[in-house]
Amino acid sequence: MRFGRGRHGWGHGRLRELGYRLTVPRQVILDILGSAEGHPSAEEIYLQAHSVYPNIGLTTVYRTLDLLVRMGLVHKLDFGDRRARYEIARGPEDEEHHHHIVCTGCGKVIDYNDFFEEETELIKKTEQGLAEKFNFRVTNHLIQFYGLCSECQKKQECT
Amino acid sequence: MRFGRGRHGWGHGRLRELGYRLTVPRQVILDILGSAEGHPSAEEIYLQAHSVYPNIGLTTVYRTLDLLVRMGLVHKLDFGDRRARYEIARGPEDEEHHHHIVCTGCGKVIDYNDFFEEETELIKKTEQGLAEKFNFRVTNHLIQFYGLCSECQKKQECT
DNA sequence: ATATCTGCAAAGACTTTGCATGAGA
DNA sequence: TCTCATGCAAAGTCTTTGCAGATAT
Repeated sequence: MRFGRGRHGWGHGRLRELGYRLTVPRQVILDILGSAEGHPSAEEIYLQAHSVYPNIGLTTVYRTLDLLVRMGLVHKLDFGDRRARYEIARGPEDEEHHHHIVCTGCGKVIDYNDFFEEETELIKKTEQGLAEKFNFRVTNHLIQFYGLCSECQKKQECT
Repeated sequence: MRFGRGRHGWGHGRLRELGYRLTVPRQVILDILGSAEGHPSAEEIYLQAHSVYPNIGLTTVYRTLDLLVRMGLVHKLDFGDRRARYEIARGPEDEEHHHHIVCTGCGKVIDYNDFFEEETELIKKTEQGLAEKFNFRVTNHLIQFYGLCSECQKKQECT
């Protein structure tokens, strides 16, 4: 089945390179992730995909996401709301690389990409140090801050 | 019911301070966490607790852990094996404060507490910066590295 | 042509909820 | 005493698995 011009979107080539088939469901999911704003859950991705390609099943969404995560094209996120969330992977060198602040009051997540020098410094030293000390090869890292957003701070004051 | 001398262990006072009752299940769970070596899951805690106090239910373990996490006495961890893990909370000032490296090959978790200066630097700047930029009050942070342990590196080479 | 991939239904794993009983202060 | 906590059973939620049919190359 042919499907729009999705054949040329983000990440489509990489699948082929690694010997995976470029199917319609995969194209749809890749396109959704490539243009997603926030951090969609599997179900949210499924709903979006379903509106474009109603035949898709939730199972396929899970399987495709799993594949993309294993390929390193997508990051699987955990904000403590007991459902996995996903976003396209951007390495530390990418301009859009960012981290997340999670509000423990309302669950809101804010992306930020400041404090780059300190972060890079920490990561570099840590990767090197862990390699020497434990012979551990670091491939990825997670830096996340938790706290209260301005609205939840106000709410708390009134209690 | 009286139970050993558990009444005086780690964190027992804090419960009272906050108006919660000091019950036997809570004492048992606190003691287990206070002397735990690794990062036990709810079920592992339940099994240990059960061997000391066979009457305890898994529900109570979940409820108590949830309470302790909300009180800030315990950290809830996620290593991607889709079950929550727990450890007593140690702030950045604590000598035993540490982070985790997770092997994506075998799931092994190593604790480390090096690279303190860089980490402190990053955290300080980030907390301050997020407060200014988003009016966000940081209360906690998560720094975690992923990669391959030395054994899994060897396995991969042979593939 | 044929090894992969998909969708459905069902199962699985961890966690939470409802409710009557029991225990702490 | 009287509210809070517990334990059991049942339900809930997200995710994975089995399998026959469909699809990409």
